[in-house]
Amino acid sequence: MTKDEPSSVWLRDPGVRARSTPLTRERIVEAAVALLDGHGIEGLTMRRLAGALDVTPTALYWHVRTKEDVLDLAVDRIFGAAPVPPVTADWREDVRALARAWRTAMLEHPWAPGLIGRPVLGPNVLARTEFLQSALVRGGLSDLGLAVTTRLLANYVIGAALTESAWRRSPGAGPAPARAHITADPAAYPTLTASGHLDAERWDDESLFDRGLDAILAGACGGAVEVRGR
Amino acid sequence: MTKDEPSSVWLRDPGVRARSTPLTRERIVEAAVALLDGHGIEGLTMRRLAGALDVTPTALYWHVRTKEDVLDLAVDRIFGAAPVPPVTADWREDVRALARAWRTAMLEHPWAPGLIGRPVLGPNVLARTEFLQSALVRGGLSDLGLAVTTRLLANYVIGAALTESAWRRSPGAGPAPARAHITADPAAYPTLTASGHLDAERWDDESLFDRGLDAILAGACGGAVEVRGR
DNA sequence: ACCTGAACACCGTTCAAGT
DNA sequence: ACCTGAACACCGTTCAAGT
Repeated sequence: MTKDEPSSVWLRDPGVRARSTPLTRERIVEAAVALLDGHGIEGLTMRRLAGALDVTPTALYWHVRTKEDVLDLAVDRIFGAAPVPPVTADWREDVRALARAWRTAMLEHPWAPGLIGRPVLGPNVLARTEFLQSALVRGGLSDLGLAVTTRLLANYVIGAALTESAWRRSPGAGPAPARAHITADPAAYPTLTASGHLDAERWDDESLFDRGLDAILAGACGGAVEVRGR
Repeated sequence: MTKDEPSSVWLRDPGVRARSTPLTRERIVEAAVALLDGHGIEGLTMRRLAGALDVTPTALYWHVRTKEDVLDLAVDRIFGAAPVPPVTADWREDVRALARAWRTAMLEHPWAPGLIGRPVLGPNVLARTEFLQSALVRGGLSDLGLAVTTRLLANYVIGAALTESAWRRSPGAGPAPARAHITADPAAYPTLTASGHLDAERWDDESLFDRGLDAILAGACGGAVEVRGR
């Protein structure tokens, strides 16, 4: 909400607001993320972006090739914002920490998961994968099992972030009406009705996500006993 | 491909092509999926959609509230196209069959995963979840474990479809350049370099996906032995 | 009930021109 | 090198009017 700009701008020439710092990719991406956070995916317009930077829309095209570029940069930026956790002695905890931080970063910017529709391998994402896989190697995985588990974890986190951010983004379509949609037709959905699927009273997203991580670690690395204990 | 329209239309006035069948939601969604399949997400325009149906753009708004509606309907349609598999005696095989069919349906329409950005609980999606969860119940799951595994499976499938369709959609950005991106900096990505991450020569998407399913079933239901045997 | 025509308020992007 | 101004070819959607 409150924009925190370098104060030097305001000191330099108090009469002239904006037209301030020189336009850079850095500033463009920063402003883009702010717009996306504030108004969602369709809140980002090259014209609005230019307006927020007090610049002509066409000026952006000197620093950026296309609007898609801006979106790619914005996605990579939010992964760079959340730091990779430190390596500890417990590789399982490292995996969990990374996965949780990853999910959290995406949920803090609900527009982000929907943009993974483009191949996302900026340096920040690759660094996370490196951390994740090195933890799995410490856990004894290699070859096919390693490849399988790496993908399994990544896809689980992405899928969870995508679906959770979905009805966090669309107003009025929370889990409550979704649950009602099920109980309205118990004949069609007997199992879902009985199990309390999508019942926010019974399960919350966070703990379901954590237990899912446990199940993955148990299944891929055969440590069912340790997991049950925690 | 072949449209099956009521023949009465053609009998009525053989000289006039198109303007043919009356405009219906059904026909609109059908045409929308065709446009999406042919030209991707940005190939779908209300104006182009109208053109394909030989109708004024504004005519669509009589049958449909907004463009978002069209997208929602298109997504639900492709899930309705792939039938829910039959229930067998082997609940594990049922789970696998559903997950595979689900992923396949999305990969056949690479624009679809990116649209899960909206809460997707059309009847076709709910029917799949009902099938999935009932199989898990037959496998002995209940309560929290059931809720966890249901989400885990759904999110895994969605995440896999999303990432796989991503670089299937963007041309020139296949796994090969991605892999090169890693090996170009082995100092930064030692584990990924050594493990052959993203190396299409060593692993293919399909078998990685299948083995991931095995791991989930093993971890959630504790059947590591059965899984290893197959 | 269903569709057209004209119009509104936007888009992303190009390109010559300015400084 | 960096930015402006004008312009192009589009958008989604509304609304009165036709049949």
